Amino acid sequence: MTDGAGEPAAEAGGKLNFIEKLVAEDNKTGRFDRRVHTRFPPEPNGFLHIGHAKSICLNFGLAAAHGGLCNLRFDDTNPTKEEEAYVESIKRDVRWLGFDWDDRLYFASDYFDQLYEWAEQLITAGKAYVCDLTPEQTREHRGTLTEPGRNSPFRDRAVAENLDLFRRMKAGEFPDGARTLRAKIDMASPNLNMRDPVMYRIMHASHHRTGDKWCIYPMYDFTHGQSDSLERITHSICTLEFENHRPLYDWYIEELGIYHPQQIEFARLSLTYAVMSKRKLLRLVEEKHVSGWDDPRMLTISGLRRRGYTPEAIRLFCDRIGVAKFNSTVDMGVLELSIRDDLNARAERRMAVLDPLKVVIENYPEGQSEQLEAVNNPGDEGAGVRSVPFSRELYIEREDFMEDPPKKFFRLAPGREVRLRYAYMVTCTDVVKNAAGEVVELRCTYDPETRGGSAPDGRKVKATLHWVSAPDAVAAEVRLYDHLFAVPNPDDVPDGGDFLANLNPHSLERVTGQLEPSLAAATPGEFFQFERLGYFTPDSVDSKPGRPVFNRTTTLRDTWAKVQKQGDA
RNA sequence: UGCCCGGUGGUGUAAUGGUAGCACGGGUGGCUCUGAACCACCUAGUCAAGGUUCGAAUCCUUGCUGGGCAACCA
Repeated sequence: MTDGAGEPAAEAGGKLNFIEKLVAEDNKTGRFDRRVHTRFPPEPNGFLHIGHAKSICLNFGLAAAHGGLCNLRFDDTNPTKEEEAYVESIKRDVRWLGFDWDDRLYFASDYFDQLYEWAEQLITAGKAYVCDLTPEQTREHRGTLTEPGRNSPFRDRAVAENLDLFRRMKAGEFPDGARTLRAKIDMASPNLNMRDPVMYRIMHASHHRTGDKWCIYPMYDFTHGQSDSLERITHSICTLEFENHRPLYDWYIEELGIYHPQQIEFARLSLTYAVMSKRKLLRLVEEKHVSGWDDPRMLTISGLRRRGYTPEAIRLFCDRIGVAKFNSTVDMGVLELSIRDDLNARAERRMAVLDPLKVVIENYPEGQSEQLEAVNNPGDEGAGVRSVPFSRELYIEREDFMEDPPKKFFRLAPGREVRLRYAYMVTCTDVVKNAAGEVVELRCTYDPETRGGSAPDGRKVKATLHWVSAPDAVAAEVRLYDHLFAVPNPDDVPDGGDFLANLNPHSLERVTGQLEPSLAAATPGEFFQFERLGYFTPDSVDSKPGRPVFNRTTTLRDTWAKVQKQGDA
């Protein structure tokens, strides 16, 4: 475990969520010999996203908080959907988040032999039978939500026949779908999961780990609990949709007479302006609404990483949102606040102008330039200082000037004096426009007495602007990201509509920024605050040495934007 | 129309029969060489109705309401 990755919710002020309370209670009563052993059990059929991070932090965090262990176990019981590549990406993402499973990397497929034995055990005990019904017939016999099901005509086969048939299923004598092994429970159960659930199905498919050894594969329900049991898991934490499966989880374990972990369910994460289901993420990728699983607008772990999120920020977020059984939707602002909080403390400051407006300092000698000292991080003296060049021609942000400013606009305007950060106070003396009447250049004068940014006479200005020296500036592509969806709930669509209709057409805007020279050397993995703009990181895919492409991780909080909005309203 | 699980300010989350608190958001000020950060104050809530109790967010009943379940997916 790295730097506190597993500490219990520090921000929660010691308040425990309902799972932590259950675990604490079990520790008190000695139910599991005061052990805490959890597991994170992804299916290797897709990329991890922020919702998985919640589960990862919960499982690994719970174990760490109690001096316990957390396994990484791949739930790979369906060879037609799972791939080795996903295994690797999942391992990388969990590790990147700051968690370590040591040597406890497991696969449900490691247990196929044991599972098979257990299946024969249940057959022998008269608790399981081979069923010849087709998938359609099986469905018909299952009944509905309000009507009980009907027994399969094969339900009362003799043990010997069941054993023989099951062995022949394993031996590959039957085609896909021809037969199943089913648990003999209760076709009239109000819980559909208990209506003689399928334990094994025939699939002549090659498995990413077991190859062609098997042509029958166990179902999730006949695998998960026993895997937990084999690994001596104490608390098997999963999401709410498995609540109805818990009786079946318990049934298999009790009938098998093996060690019995406790399944606990919690609500999965939803975020505003985002979709989380694997199916929808897959569509975004396949239909090319994003550049891939690691598109910086995707809330996949790899997308967030590329966007500039840090593991610390994601863990902080997971602490803040809590854990409960209520299906809730967390405000995207909470995620953004988490990365701001982390980066505010750690990111070095730089100056960059994303929408340049040229400024000429008329009383600054032509051809002259000088180096000024700028602080790297006002909150961290250890971050040191750097030099930035200043000259007669500069760029400032276009929106930092208004020819006819409203009352609450503090920035540059004709005749007004502002400070250029770490440089001089300047006064706008003239506005140059093109034929279309657009402002193309500002003429200013500077006060040489204000070098460094403060005036000897003690006079104040209401605004400090960021700037870049024009002849020294480095041009770079900067990608400004916004929410992928334009509305808080993308699934809120009119009848027959589609969540894609809610895509935000402005989720990516590419601009050419003018950056202070030191930024030319920036490399992926570094993050910066561009002063007054936001947090930025070099893109890990498209940056070239000496020519970084920047991704905007998130903006700074923008009170001025709020004031403007109020003015509009 | 069956079964299971939920419902606390706008949002998320605490309070296990004893003062409804915290965070985010929103608002107002302060500070400031980032309209950032930081600081202070304010805002706003127990789904409803009965019942038990000296006392109910908490226990009981009923209703309302949200989610899940009818893959040989996980």
